Amino acid sequence: MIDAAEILSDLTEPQRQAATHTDGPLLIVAGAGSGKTRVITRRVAYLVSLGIPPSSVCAITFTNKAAGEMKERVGKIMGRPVRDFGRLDQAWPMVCTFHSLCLRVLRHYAPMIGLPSNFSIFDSSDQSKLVKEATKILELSSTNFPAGKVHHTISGQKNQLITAAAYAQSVGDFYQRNVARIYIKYDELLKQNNALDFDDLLLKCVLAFRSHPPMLAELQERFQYLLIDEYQDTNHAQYILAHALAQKHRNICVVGDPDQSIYAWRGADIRNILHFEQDYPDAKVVKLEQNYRSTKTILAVASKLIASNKQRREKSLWTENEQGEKVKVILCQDEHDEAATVARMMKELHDQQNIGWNGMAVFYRINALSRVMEDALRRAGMPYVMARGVEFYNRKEIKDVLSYLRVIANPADEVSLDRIANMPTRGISDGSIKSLQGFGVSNGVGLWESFTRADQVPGMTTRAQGSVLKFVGLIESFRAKAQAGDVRALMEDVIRRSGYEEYLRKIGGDELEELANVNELISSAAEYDSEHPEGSLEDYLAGVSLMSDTDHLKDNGGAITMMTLHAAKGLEFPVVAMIGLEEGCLPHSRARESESEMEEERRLCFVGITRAEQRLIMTKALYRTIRGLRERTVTSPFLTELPADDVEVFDRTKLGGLDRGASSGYGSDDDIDDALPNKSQFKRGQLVRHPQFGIGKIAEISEVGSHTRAVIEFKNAGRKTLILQYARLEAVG
DNA sequence: GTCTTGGATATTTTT
DNA sequence: TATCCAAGAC
Repeated sequence: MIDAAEILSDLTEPQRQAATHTDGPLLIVAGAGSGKTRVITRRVAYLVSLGIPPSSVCAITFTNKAAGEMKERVGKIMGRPVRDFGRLDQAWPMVCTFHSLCLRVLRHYAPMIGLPSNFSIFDSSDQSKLVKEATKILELSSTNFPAGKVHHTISGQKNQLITAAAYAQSVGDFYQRNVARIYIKYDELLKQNNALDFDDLLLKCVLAFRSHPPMLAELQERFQYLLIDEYQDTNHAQYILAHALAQKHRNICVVGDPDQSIYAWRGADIRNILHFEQDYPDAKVVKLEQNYRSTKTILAVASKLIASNKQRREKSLWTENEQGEKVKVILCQDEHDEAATVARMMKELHDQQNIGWNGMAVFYRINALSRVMEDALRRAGMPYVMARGVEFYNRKEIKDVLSYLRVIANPADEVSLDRIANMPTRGISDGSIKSLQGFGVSNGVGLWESFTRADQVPGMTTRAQGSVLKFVGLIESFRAKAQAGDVRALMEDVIRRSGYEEYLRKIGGDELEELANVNELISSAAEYDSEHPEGSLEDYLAGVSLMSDTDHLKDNGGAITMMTLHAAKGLEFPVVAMIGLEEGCLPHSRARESESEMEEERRLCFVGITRAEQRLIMTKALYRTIRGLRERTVTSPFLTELPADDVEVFDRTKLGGLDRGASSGYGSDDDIDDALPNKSQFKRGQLVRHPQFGIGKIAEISEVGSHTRAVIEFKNAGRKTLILQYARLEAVG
């Protein structure tokens, strides 16, 4: 039995309140660095210590990584590992992602809701392929309807729980009407492939809740205690899902920080957390405001910045940590100067302050900024790692092998079938595939059945038909083998007998990196087999489809970490440098036109700042070369929002070429203000020029909070609403 | 089946 | 400017 007192022994009072509130809705507003993970893990353990059956506790996270960490920590506190068989019916607390939960539900209730349980899950590249196919079938131009954009729209609709039919009814203009047609076609194709996309997992689950009340009732009974992490990043579908599950017992605990919501662009709705108390008027609210991570100075800088946001709830972070050094704001000459300066400062900290390389990080808004920084570090001989997802599961060889398995498990999966039919080459040409597809269409059968009847398909040589039938025999023998449920054995057999291994050896040269990756996949399958004695190929595939591998990027082995601000969320480093604090970069140029986007950019900046424990460096380059064009930049408004007392500005742009060691040019805030456009020159009727939209006339101008917003009629680009401080407007005449 | 070339395109990224 | 992708050449 776990001892409740021990679980709670090292929690502060607010943390304790959050961990021990058992019944009724609970909102934990967890400020940056306030010990959030500690609180949630203790809470789960505490619930179990009260005698609540572990299986009735469900903690939902956003990433596999977060789920994995939480599982481990909960297991540690409970004194036994949290086992996870990837199924709905298990005796441990369920700690998983939204998608994983939905997948378990859909598979568990598949017979009830009329879903074949061997469905494939399509990842984003499969999804794009289907969107392209749908666009083509409808004879729409792929230029006017680019797959990426269309898919983003469809995904957005699904996350809003808007089905294809509903979307088709609601939309008006030409573009949307056609996207709606593509959406409908795309869904048909998914169905044909017996596949769901990521968004479907959520959508179908909610739809099943609505159409099958007994199923929902069962789940509500099962999950008496719900906990949702990173609640500020939930989208509408997730919101509905969570509340549907919580409706009966109302023991829903949500944890998050509105100030760290940075995923609106993929559907996150910050209002979910801001309005929690309207959803549950009897909710208990616990604010975790003590920060254990950063110095007083860093915290002050972060707080002052985020205070400019309106879409937030008041929260005041405080810390008992030391005051710390002032935040260094460095105005650099250009990106090379910037990179060299950051490198030099980090080297100094390493050599003189004895700070390890892995205690330092460089953050940037867009990946494009990493290049020059990387060069500078390499030239200085400093170790670094780039934390962009290595994307193990997106690698060609991994996808190829998994495609074999998917075809074996799900004969309807034509996207995978098409991928592997001639991989490695076995005499099944594109032409043959076309003939097979044609046969399928005219006989009303799927592609797989066409394959099995290749000898009846016109337009193919006997030889090609033979190749196809041989392939069919191969897959069928794999299917027979799959029955045994030994995934590793099957996978090895597939790689060997399909000729894929030989193919990799042939193309691999000396490195054989691809083969090594495939071997890693085999080991992971072996692991799956041993952990899931009752497992099946279908279960394995279901689990693996939701994997990505940001988790692979830990253990940087003593190197400076470079990453985007988005990737930095949840991490912490003694020393942080944020580069590119310029208008158009942070805030990003695409976010200039609405207040809410600006606020998200500000939150992004806030997230970056609050990653720093001891020292923070923020840089800006006066000139930056973007896409080959060297342009003078404008200082980020965020820099001007920082409290002057807590920052030290070093202006390197006035050093006149002598730069070595000259980190003394102590500038004032004027330097920053000088760089901002003077807004008073703009009034109604004024003619202006915009770098993108050209010439226009200000039709309306208004103060919105701290910003001046102008509605401008552009000659060529039409009517736009711009925020003066951020739009690089030039007065004309 | 692989190499070449032209054209478009250029945030952030998990599941 | 650089990179990615699709379509065409060998």
